[in-house]
Amino acid sequence: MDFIIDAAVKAIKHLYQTDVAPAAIGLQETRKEFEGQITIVTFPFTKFSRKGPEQTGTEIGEYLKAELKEVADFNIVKGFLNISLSDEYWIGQLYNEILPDDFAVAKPNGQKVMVEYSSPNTNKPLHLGHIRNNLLGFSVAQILAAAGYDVVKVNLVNDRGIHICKSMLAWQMFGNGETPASSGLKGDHLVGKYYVLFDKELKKQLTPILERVYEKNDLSLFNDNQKEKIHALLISIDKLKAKKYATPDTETKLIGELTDKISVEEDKVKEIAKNVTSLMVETQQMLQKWEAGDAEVLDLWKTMNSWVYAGFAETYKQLGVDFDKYYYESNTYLLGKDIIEEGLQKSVFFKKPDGSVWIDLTADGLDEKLVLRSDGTSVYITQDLGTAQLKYNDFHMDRSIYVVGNEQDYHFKVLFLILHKLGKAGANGLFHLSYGMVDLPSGKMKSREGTVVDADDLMDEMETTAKVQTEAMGKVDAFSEEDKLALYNTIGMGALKYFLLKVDPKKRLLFDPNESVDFQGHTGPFIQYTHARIKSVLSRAAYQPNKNIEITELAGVERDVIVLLTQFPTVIREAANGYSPAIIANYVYELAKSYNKFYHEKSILQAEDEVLKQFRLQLSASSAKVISKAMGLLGIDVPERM
RNA sequence: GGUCCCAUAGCUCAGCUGGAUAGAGCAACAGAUUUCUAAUCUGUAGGUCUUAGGUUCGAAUCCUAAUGGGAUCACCA
Repeated sequence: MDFIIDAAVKAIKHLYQTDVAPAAIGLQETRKEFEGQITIVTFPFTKFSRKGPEQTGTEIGEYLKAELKEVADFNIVKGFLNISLSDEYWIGQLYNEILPDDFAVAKPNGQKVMVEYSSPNTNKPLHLGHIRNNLLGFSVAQILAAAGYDVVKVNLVNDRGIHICKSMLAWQMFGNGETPASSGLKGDHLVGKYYVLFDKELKKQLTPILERVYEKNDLSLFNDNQKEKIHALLISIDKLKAKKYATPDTETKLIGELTDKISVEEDKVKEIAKNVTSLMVETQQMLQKWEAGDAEVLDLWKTMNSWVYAGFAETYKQLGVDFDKYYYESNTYLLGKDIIEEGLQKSVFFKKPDGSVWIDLTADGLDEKLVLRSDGTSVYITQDLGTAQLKYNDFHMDRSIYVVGNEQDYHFKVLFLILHKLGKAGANGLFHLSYGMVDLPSGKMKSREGTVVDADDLMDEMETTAKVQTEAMGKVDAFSEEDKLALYNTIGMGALKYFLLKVDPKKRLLFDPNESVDFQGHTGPFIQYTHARIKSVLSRAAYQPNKNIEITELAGVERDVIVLLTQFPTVIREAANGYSPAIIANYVYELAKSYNKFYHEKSILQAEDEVLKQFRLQLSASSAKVISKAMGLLGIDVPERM
C-alpha cells in the first residue's frame, strides 16, 4: 500500500504546498459498512488545507483517482476518505503476489535471534503452564523465522539443585528400585511421583516440630540465628492475631487482610522449621555430595535424569516442539563468577564486609541485589549472567528472547540492567517474553496440592474429545484406523494449541478442565475444517495450478478474501515485532471466516462459466495455502480431510 | 508498604502507533442443506469499555489518581 501513501504525500504537496512525512498518512482498513478497502483520515490535513475535512478529502481523492490507475473510486464520509481500488488491481495482487510460491516468504534479514523456552526442572513432569510456555516459544521462533530471522531455539534445562535431590532421596528411601520399565510409568511421571512423596513425608516430619514451636514455645531444635528469626515471627503473629480478634466481625475486608498476613508469617516459620527436619538435612547433604562429585550420588542423578529426559522427549514430540541446542545447568551453574570479578573491577558491583557482592540499583528504581553469596557461591542471577555470556559466545546473536512466566519479571529486569551496565555485547537485544499464568477455576495450580493439570493427561484428553466429536459426526467412517488416529491427534492438539495461543501472551489465562476446549466458532478446529473443506473442493475439481485467467470483475465476498490474503506478509511482520502468535491466530480466523462466507454465497464447481470456476479454484487454493502456512506458524497442523 | 502487570457483552477474547454507530466466538432465541463437507452460514438480543479527572477537533486507546484482581520485593531457583 506504499504507492497510495506516496501518492497521498504528493497530493498534499501539490494541493496545499505542504510536506508531510509518509508516516503521517494514517492508512487503515475501511470498515465493512462503507464502500472501499482503504481509508485515509483527513482531519490531520485540515490544518494546512484550511478547508473542512470533507472538502479536503474530496480534493485528495480526486487527485488520487486522476493519478493512480489502481484507484477506481472514492467516497467521503465525514473526515474519512474511503478508497476503492479497482478489481483489476486486486486480481493482479492474487496472480502476481499471492499465487506465486514465494508469497509471504521473507528474505533473510541477516539478523540472528535466539529463542530460549521450555526450561523445565527435571524433578517432575510438565504441566499446563509449561504447555503455554512451549507453544509460545515454538510459535514465536516460527514467526521470527518467517519474518526473515535466523533463529536458534534453545532449552536451558534446570537439571540440578535441591529439588532434584528431593526426588532422588525419596526414591532411595521408598523406591525399592522401581524403574520406568518395572512400573510402566513414563520416566518424568515416575520421578515426579517421588517428588510428591518427599513432600508428603516432609509434612509428616514438620507437624510435631511446629507443635513444639506453637504449643510449647520450644525452640531448642533451632540454631541461634533461626531462633532469633522465629522468635520475631512469633511476636509478629501474636500481634496480628490480637488485632484480628479485636476487629469487629463487620470489618470483613480487614479481617481477610489480617488472616492473609498471618498465614504469610506462618509460612515463613514453616520454611525455617523445614530446615531442621531429618529429611531436609539429608537432602542438603545429598546436594553437597553431588557438588563434591560423589560417585554414587552422581550415578543416581544420571539415572533418574535419563528417565526424565526420555519422558520429556515424548511430551515434546507430542507437542510438536523442538530445540537446536540444549544447555544444562549442571554445566553452567559455576559460570558467572568471572563476570562478578569483571563487574567489581568496573565498579558496577561492590563488596560488603562479609564478602558478599551486590549491585546497587536504587538509582534505577530497583533495590540492592545480591549477585554472589558471602561464601563465594553463585546465586540464580550469577548463573544467568554466566549463561547469557556463554550463549552469546556460542552464537553471537543480535537478539535474545527469554520465554519465561511473568513471575520472573523483576529478575529479568535486573539481569538485563546488569548486562547493560557491564556493557556486554548483545545487551541491547535482550527481551523477556513474559506471559501470564494459567489459572484454574479453583485458582492457581499447585503441584503440592495436586491441582496441576498434567501436560500428558491433558493432551490425551484433548485427543479423546476430538475422537468423540468426530465420530459423532460420522464423517470418518471411510478412514483407515491409522488416518483416524492421526486426525484425532491433529484436531485435539489444534484445539488446545489454538486455545492457548489466540490470547495475548501477557494476559493470564483461565482454563476450565471440565469445560473441554470448544471445537466450534473461534477455535482451531474451525480453521482446520475450513482448510479441509477447501481441499475437498480442489480434489473434486482435480485442480491444477494454472496461468492467469481472464477475469475482470470481482464479487464482494471474493474481493474481501483477496484483501485479507494480501495482508498476510504484514501480519507476519507485526507478529514478529510484537512477539505475538495471537496476532497470527486472530488473522487466520478472520481469513477462514471470510472464506466460509464466500464459500456459502458462491458456488465453485457450479460457477457460471469455466473461467469463473478456475478463478474461484485459484482463490480457494490460495486461501488454503495461507491458512496452512499461518497455522504452521502456530505449530498447528491442518488436515486434508476431516 | 515499594515496584510491575491486568480490567471491554452473562462467559472467553479482538480492537495496531488516538479516528466513523466499540467487534468476534460461546451460551440464548429465530432461520438456511433437491446444490462444492452444517465442525458451516444468516439474523435477533446482549455495553456507563471498572471509576474520577486531564490532554485533544476527536479517547476503549495517551497522562494522573482511585478501586478490584494477580505477580514480585530471599545469601531459593
